[in-house]
Amino acid sequence: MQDSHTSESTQSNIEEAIVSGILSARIRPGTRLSENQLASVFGVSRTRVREAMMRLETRGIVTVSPRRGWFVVEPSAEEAMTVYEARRAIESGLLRGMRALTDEGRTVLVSHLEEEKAAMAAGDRQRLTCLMGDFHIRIAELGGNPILVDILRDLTARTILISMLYQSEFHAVQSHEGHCRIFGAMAAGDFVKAAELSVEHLDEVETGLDLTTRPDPLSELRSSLSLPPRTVSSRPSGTRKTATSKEK
Amino acid sequence: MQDSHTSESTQSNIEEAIVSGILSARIRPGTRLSENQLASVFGVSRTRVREAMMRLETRGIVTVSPRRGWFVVEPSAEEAMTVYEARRAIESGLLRGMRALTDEGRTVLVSHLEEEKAAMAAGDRQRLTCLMGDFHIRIAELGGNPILVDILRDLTARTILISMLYQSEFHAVQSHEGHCRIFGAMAAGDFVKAAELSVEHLDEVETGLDLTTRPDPLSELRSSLSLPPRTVSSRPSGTRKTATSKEK
DNA sequence: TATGGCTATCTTGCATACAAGACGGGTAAG
DNA sequence: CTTACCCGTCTTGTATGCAAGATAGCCATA
Repeated sequence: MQDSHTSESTQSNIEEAIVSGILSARIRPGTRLSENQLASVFGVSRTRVREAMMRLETRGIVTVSPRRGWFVVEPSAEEAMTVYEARRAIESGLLRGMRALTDEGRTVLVSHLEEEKAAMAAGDRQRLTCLMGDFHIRIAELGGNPILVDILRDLTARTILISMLYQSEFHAVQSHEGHCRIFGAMAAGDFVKAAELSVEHLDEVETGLDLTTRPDPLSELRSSLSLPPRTVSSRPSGTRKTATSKEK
Repeated sequence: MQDSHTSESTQSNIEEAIVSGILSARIRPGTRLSENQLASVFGVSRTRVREAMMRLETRGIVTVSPRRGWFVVEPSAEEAMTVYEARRAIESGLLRGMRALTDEGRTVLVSHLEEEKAAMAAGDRQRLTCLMGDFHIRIAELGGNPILVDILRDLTARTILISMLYQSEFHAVQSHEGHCRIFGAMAAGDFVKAAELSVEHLDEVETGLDLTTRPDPLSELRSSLSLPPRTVSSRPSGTRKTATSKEK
């Protein structure tokens, strides 16, 4: 709501402005991000825009098509599954390792769930998308581990892009109930249960996607030509296979 | 062994060369990374070096001290605990979600454990450090989720930096046995057990650190001046608090 | 009409130039 | 001897310029 302030505060908000735009479902997957445009919007030179892009690229949020442009990632169906799998692993591990819920934490979650309910009542789908992702980030924040928070924030951003691509209808009620159940287990101090519920919940959301609709209509063509079906990684370039111990 | 090839293959190996150097314990925490030096070593201009640095910064591997230089991170004791906590969460979540061990996977792990044993016999501490980290990356690779692999690779790099800072004596035997136990559980198909063992193992390793020795000898001074005790995050700058839903 | 090639334009890739700040050594004053 | 200050040097920060490639539209041709 308050971005696009062109000249004021010439920090490197570019990166977070974009992530924030994605987290709030204002930026769609596949959106073109022109270096020149961003540079003029933010009142800086291309250099800083490129820095932000590179950072976002290593965070798995944008991709560059050489000499064609930067684009917000459009996760393939395979990538989508990978993201959900990663989230299941991390979030369940996070919850299992949690100690207890402080009063403050309880308050945060309760008020968050209230917000969800309010948004559902208002029928504000965009806000709802945003909140549904936020719930998980909130939990991560409660865990108190900033590394996991950052990781999950980026995965949540990707998740939102995924849902913008593959989510035909929004099972908001189901998600909200899932969140309530998770909170219930946490409030009861049963974090093992919370972890299990979290996995279930993510499974449900993933199942609710229509991963058969291909946003890449060339995929079957691509595969019939036996080209690599699009590399799936959280990292861009040939980062695959970092020299691990044995160097040939 | 095969880096520092100055002119040949002017790709963007810079990033992975550094990560690889850390993973193999050849680059120590706190190492200064001069843009000019790297530029001449890799035969490129500072621009590309800076790109690599920025990427490594978002990966939590290097830090920049404004107008002073880039440095390989020196995790504080607090950060060290955060890293281990994150690894416990992720690795246990990963293992719990694993299906089964393929024959190929079994082979990979067995031969890896053989290598560990050989390195122990040879007393090659550097190689051992490298292998100890690699074991966990191998497991992640077996999981087949490239996102988790990348995350764990970076966390492993940080772990190695941590052990270079805080590990007084190397409990290689203990670690190796931990790995063997984890493998045993995996081979038996008991991934829940493997996850539990993995948590235990990481706990042991963390306990084996001497997190009281402060590589930042100013910390008590810093704290007595009530300055923030050094920000702990996987992300550098004011990335904290990405606009989540409620914008003000 | 359909097709092949050419060019104009727009994109990023990369290097370079210059500015701004940090640091260290020297020097002079106390 | 200690302290304060100044300046040269080295570092990164940022903008800009140019090159290389990609794309789209146009035109000639079959």
